[in-house]
Amino acid sequence: MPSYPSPPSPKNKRKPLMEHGSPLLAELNQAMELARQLQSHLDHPCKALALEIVSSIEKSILFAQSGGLGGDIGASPPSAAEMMKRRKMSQVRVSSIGEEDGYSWRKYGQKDILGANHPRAYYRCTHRHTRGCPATKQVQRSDDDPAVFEVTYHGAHTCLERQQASPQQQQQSLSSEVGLKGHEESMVDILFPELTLQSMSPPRYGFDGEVSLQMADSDMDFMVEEFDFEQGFQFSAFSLFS
DNA sequence: TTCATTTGACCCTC
DNA sequence: GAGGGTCAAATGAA
Repeated sequence: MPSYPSPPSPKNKRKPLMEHGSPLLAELNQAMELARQLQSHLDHPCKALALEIVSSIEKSILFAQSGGLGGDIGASPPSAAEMMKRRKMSQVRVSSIGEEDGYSWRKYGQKDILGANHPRAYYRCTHRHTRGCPATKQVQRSDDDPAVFEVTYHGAHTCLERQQASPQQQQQSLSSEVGLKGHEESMVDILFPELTLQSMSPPRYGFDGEVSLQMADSDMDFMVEEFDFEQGFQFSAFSLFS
């Protein structure tokens, strides 16, 4: 049976970035774990703040690791290339795929796909039965780069949870900044309700080609392909955790 | 006890 | 019949 990254849940706790190491790293790991617990108990928008705290602590751990396992405080910060390399190694963060888009999902199936090296996981909105939310998504690890997850969304969320998730005003100003409007704006809002769109390339969505997004609240980059508004928010998003 | 995940079986489409 | 998507019983963790 092939292993597959499960979305976060009380039963799938993420491993600390560093199991062993200096007291500094131990403290950082504990702080990160506490921040994650705090995050799980908070509602939006406080949850987003907790997410930032977790992200900052993770970065601190990576900096500490830059000086070796002992976390040499006197060591100079790693170069951009080194940071990129280390981030690739700390792929444990990928396990957050299940909640990174701000919604709660419930896994209902997994299939081996013909020609793919990794199985495809099927998720539906947790509120499917209670609120009749039709949103589903499929998550599949890329064959080319295991660090890349292909996420395909089907259907828009109709549950109320989304309304608490993102401040409209913030989204509006950013959308005008990058030239988004109408459906395009909605897609970004649905894709990344907890993140703030910082820039995009090319500066506007079209219906062909690729769009790369940079989020101000995250050190992750995203690339979006194949969006089809005519069929109800059907598109693919590649989360680049590197 | 509750709830989420796992996983084999079933259903649908081509 | 093959492949993809979904169902639902079994399982496990909190």
